[in-house]
Amino acid sequence: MIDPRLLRAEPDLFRDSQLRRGADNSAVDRFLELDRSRRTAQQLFEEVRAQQKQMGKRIGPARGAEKRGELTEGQQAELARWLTEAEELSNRVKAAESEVADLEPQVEAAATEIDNLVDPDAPIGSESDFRTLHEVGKPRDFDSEGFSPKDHLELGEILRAIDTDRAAKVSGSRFFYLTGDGALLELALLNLAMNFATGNGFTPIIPPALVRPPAMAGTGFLGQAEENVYRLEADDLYLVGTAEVPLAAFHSNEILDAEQLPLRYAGFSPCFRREAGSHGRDTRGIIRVHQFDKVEMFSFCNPDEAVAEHERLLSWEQEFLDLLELPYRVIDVATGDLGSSAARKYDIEAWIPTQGRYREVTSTSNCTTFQSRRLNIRMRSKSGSPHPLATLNGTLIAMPRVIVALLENHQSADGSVAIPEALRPYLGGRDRLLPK
RNA sequence: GGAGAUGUCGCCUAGUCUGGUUUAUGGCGCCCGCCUGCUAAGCGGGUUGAGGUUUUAAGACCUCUCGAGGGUUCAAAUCCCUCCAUCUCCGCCA
Repeated sequence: MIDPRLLRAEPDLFRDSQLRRGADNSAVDRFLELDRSRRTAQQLFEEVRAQQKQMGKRIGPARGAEKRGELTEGQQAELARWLTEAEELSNRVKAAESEVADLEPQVEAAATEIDNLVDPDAPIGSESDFRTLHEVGKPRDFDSEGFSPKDHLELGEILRAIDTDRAAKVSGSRFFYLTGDGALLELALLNLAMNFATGNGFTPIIPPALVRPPAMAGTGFLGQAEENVYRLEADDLYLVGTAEVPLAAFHSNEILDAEQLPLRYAGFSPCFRREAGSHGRDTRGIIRVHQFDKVEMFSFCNPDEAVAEHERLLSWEQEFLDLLELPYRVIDVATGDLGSSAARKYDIEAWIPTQGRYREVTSTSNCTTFQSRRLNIRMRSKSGSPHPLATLNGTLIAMPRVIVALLENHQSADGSVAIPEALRPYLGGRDRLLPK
C-alpha cells in the first residue's frame, strides 16, 4: 500500500515510478479522483451523523423523564417532534454512510493497483536490464581438469541423494525426495544457516506454513502472483510460497517500539509454489519445484535505516555463499522485474556448470513502508505518533538450488562431491559425499 | 468433534441482565507540572488508535474505534446473527 497522503501531495512521484516499472499509471489519477469523492462523501456523513448524535442527546434524557412521568404536555409534544426529526436524520445518515461504503472499496482497489515507489538508484528496464554489481569466485574450468561435469540430478542419483522418479510416482512432476546423504545435506545446511543467522543477531523462527487471506494479501501475493499460490478451498487457507509471509504478518496490527528496531528474524519453513506458467522450464532436477525448504531473513526497521539494512542483508547472503565456496554474481534487479512491493531488489546467482550460466539462488528486497502499511505494522518513538516502518527480506538459503550448486560445483570425475569446510562439522566431519 | 465460559482505549477493571441522563468507570503503569535538603509520599493535569475540517503555528473542532463483520432501533459496549481468538471439561489424536 502506497502512502495516500504523499500521493495526494506529489502524484508525479507515483506516475513516474509506475513508468519506470513499465507499468500502467492510470490508477494514480483514478485514485486521486475517487479519493476526492470519498472524502466529500465522508464529510457529508460526518456532518449528518453529528446532528444525529446531538439529537440523541436531547431524546435520551427526555425519554427518561417520560418514563418517570415528569413530562408536561408541551414537552411531550416536543419529544414527538424530535423523534420524527431523528427518524429523518437517521435516513440521511444511512444514505450518506452507504455512499461512503460504496466508494471505499473503489478507492482501495485503485490504491492497491499502485506499486511501491521504486528506488531512484534501481536500474531502469525489464528483466534483462539488470546491473551486475559483483562477481565473486571463478567458475571451474572442467575442460582443463579433463572431465565434463555431470548435472545435479545425475550426481544426486549416483550419490543416492535425490530421487525424482519416485517423487513423480507419489506426488507428480516437480517434486523430489532427498534420501540418505541428500537428506543429511539439507539438515546440515539448515543448521549451518541457523547458526549463522543467530550468530548475526537473528531470532530463529519456525512459522506456520498455512496462513489466512489477510497475511497473503498483506504481503502482496494475492495480486499478479496469485496464480502461483496454493489455496485450500475447504478451509480458506493458503500454503505460503515463502516464510516471508508468516514473518511479515508476525507483527501485523502491532505498534513496535522504535528503540527495539531493527527486529531481525530467520524463518525456516517449507515453501509451496504452483509454478503456473512455467511449463517446460527447468523440468529436469530440482531447480524448479512445487515444494522446498528455505531459511528466510526478515527485518523490521526504521525507514531511515532501510537502505543500509538492505546492504546488510545482501552482505549476509554473500557471506553465507562464501562459506559454501560457491562462485556467484550479484545483480541489481531492474525496475520492471521488482514485483509490486519492492523498491529495490538484489539477486544473487550461483554459477551452474552444466548450464554454463548463473542461476538465482537468493534474493533480497527492500519493501520500504509498502508492506507495513498493508499489514498495519507501525513503530513509535519516545515522542510522537506511530509511523509505518520498513520491512526487508532476504533468502539465507533455498535448499534445492543450493544443493544443485553444491553438487555441480564441488563434484569430482568419479561422481563424489567435496564438502565445503564450513559444512563438515554438520556432516560428521566428512569431507566428501561418496557414490553409493 | 461435543458442552460451557470469556473478549472493554499498555495492564487490570466498572458498565452488558433492564439500550438513551457515559465526553466508556476506577486503579496500576507511564508522561508533564506543583510541592518537598534528596528519594519516596502527596497534589493537579495528561495518557487507544485511525480519518478529516480548520489555523502561519501551537492548537481547536468533528467522525469512526468496546475481538471482527453484519442486523434491529430515532438511538447499540449493551439486543440479535455470523465469524475469529482464548480458557475449562469431555472425546479423539502425532
